[in-house]
Amino acid sequence: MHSNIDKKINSSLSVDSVIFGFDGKSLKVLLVERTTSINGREVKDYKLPGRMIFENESLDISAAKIFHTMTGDRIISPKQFRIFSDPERVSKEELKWINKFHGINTDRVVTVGYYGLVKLNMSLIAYTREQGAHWEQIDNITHLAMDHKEILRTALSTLQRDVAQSPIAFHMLPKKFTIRQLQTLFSAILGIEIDNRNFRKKILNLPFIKATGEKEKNVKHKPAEYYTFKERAFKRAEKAKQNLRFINNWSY
Amino acid sequence: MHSNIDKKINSSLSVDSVIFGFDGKSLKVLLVERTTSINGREVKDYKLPGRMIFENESLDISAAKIFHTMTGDRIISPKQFRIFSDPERVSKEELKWINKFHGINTDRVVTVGYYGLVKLNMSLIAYTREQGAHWEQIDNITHLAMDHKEILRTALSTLQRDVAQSPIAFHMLPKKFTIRQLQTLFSAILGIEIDNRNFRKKILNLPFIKATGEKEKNVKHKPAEYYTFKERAFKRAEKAKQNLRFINNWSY
DNA sequence: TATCTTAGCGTAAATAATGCACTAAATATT
DNA sequence: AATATTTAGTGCATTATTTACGCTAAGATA
Repeated sequence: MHSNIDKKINSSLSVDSVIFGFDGKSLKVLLVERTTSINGREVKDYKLPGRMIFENESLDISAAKIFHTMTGDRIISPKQFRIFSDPERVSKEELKWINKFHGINTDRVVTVGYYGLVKLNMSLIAYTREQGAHWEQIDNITHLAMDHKEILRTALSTLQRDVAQSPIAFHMLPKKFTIRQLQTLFSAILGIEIDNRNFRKKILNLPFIKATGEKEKNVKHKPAEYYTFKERAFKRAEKAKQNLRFINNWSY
Repeated sequence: MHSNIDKKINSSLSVDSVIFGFDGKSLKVLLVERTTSINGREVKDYKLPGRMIFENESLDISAAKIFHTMTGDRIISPKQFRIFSDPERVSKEELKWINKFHGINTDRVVTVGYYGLVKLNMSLIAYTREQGAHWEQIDNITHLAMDHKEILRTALSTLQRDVAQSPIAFHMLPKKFTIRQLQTLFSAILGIEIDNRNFRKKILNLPFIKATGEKEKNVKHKPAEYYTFKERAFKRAEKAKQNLRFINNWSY
């Protein structure tokens, strides 16, 4: 139970991060490879990036460090979404792996899930590749190490809720984006089809989405205009409104 | 760092519970008294009910136990809403109190916040009084022990969001309630005024709120009719709907 | 019978959501 | 130069929801 470095590492608490990105088509998540030895044979699978916390750091800081390590300075403040504390959440085998990997000796690890959104551009892809991580399309993930599949599932449904609650989706798009990109992103996150005309109408009516006047270049079709999200204007709009609509959300 | 009972208690993790109730007028929360000795003098203040977790229990179970202890079997499954993990979240003085109170010896406790909703009736009030706890009106709370005020604040804003998202508010009302009670409850939780006519119209249109035919008795005014929330009908309605409204919520 | 108190109803106007089909602007192909 | 291909972008009519607002109804009490 007592590791010899327990003055530093808190051996019962870890942080796992679900880092979402959008490649223009579908929603992706950052995974790292893990090698376990089962019956003497080496087996590879994937896990979410994570780490144990130190005694003198908060979970938010710990999560921020993961984000920093994995994505450089492309940090969007990660958000805590749930703790996974089932004493049986990892098998005995996997616990051995954890203890070995982190140099600890515990028989239980409670983990805290964070998710964050990043702009998945060339530069980030190159960077994450250097960290030994890769971006996997969410629909394609059938299995992850430990209970990470469940952590991912929970992160996604939290994201689906949050994205409808506040304008965080923009963090996954370039500063200047087309309405079509935004629509595709919403479709990908929520897993629903969205009518383009109605979506445009809605978005363009929002006081905090502004046309830049710039257009796409070198595309083999009518170039789309770029828009930006105006933080200030959003904050202003946010204060102004209040209605009974809360009850409508019950029918989600 | 090592307590002699660390095979049982996980000395770095606790659970604190925010238990909300509604007395017909305002939103209340369950508090327990705490006695600390500062400079040799005994000082009393209030805190949220909480406990350390045991090594072999999940946080959900631990929270459920608090609920059970404090409210008997009047349990509505408590919901985890955030971890408070700032290494400085409790002062050195307060840490001493925690160590003494729980019989542990640690220099850091991370706590997990849960909130839950109960029906605040005579029977519950009597029960909680036996547990040495009391119900305090939220607006009246200016200070709580440790960082419990912040935990309470966070719980409340989570509740405000959740109550708009799913029909959990009914857990704070008797099985049979009047529309006016429901309205007052929403007002109290959200801290807003609600137009009675529009509220009624909205509520009565919902397919999962049914009139019972029964009315209030012994009231010195026109008796209101009692309604109930129909879980099944809600589940059915929930599946049926999907729209673009998600973006409107941005203007909250 | 009047008064007090809270329940409960209705309607018009404004705003938002939905469903649906065509035109516009660029590149690529012939 | 004409045509094809591809995605951007627009309009309108219908329906649903929200908002604002003032009066009547039913019981208890004096």
